[in-house]
Amino acid sequence: MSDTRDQILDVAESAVLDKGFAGTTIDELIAAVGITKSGFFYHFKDKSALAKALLQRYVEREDRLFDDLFARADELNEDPLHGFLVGLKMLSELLADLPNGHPGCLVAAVCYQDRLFDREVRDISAGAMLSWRKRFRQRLDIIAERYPPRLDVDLDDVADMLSAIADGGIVVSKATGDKTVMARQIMMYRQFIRALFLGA
Amino acid sequence: MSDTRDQILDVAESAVLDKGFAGTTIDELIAAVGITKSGFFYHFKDKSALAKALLQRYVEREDRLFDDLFARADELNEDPLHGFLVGLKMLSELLADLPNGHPGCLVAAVCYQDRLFDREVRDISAGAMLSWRKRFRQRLDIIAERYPPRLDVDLDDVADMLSAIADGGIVVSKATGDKTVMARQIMMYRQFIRALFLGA
DNA sequence: TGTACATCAGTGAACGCGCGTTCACTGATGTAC
DNA sequence: TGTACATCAGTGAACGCGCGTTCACTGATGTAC
Repeated sequence: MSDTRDQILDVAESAVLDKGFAGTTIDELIAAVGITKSGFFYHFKDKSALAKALLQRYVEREDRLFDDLFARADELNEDPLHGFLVGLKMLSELLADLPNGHPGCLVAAVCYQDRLFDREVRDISAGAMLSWRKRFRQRLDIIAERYPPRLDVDLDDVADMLSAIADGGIVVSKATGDKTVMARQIMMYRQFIRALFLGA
Repeated sequence: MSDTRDQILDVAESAVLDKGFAGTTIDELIAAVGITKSGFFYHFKDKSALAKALLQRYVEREDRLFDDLFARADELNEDPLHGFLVGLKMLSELLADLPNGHPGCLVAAVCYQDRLFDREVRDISAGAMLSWRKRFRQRLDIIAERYPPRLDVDLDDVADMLSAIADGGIVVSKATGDKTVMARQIMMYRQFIRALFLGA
């Protein structure tokens, strides 16, 4: 819980998102935080312990974000479909308000460098992705009870589609340099959900 | 055009997709190809020349794939919408037939490590992403003339959505280890296109 | 209340290996005349 | 047709720096009695 440890994680997260894990050196992290190299190794037994801590923290934060956001959306709304639509709108607005765009998804970064990490790290990111599938699938099941789907789709695929659109939106945003793309893609997903349960 | 050069690029592409650019060493590439280190530097003046060549080749191949695939789809079909839908189906089947799933998108890999590269490399990947937007936007414009969209959307966003779904599908596939995800996500996009232009 | 000891959050110096890069050289093939 | 030269596709050895990691140590704070 030391504040130095969190500083290391903060600096490391943005460095890994910009340069990859192997491209991020311990020297640059300690220079940014203002400690010595031994200080780093006091907090993390080796570099891969940093990877694990980074990913764990990221996934927990993301889960809390989703919990809070959809809880707030549901407070405004009794209906499960409209709660979901409001939550997606809020998510899109939250992303649109980020001045530099979304900094990137650590799970995506890890999956493009997964041979660098041990089983434990890869399991965290697989688990996170599957938990998001489950989370949204549950929501979609509740919606589908009240609003029979108008299209022939597997609801697991619809759930995954949100992760895919979000991660893909980040990639398109980053690659083009157009920071607005991700927020707009979330709104595209929202349109799809509307069409799926309410018709065009 | 030497075949050694292409072998280096082949080995490097899969290594970069698995371990990132900084995590890929010249030593491992030459070991796999069976040349000496100096042989590598005969073909590439330095490591970042490799990055540039890798990305250039990747983007050209991807462009050719799209050209061929949608040309074939249009041969079977007069109508621009149905040609697009057939092309998406063919793309999804092509992906479903990949025994190990999609190996990954170099443009996505680069955008998660872009501080490692010079302007030139980043411009190639930005250009590629924008060219895909343009390519699909043109197709969507033609479709929209005949089939007025049923939903209120920007067609640039719909075009970007294919890149986003594809790149995001790869991430979800890789992270979960479920190789079928990407093909299924392309079919989700196809459903969205149907709903958009034909209604639910 | 004072003393002994333990823990926390680091420091400082050293190590050695792996990495990208350079440089002088080479043997096989192609081209000019 | 033979010889001189150029180019292609590499080899082999060396270099030096940056990287992750280790180890013995330290000063400040907390806890037991």
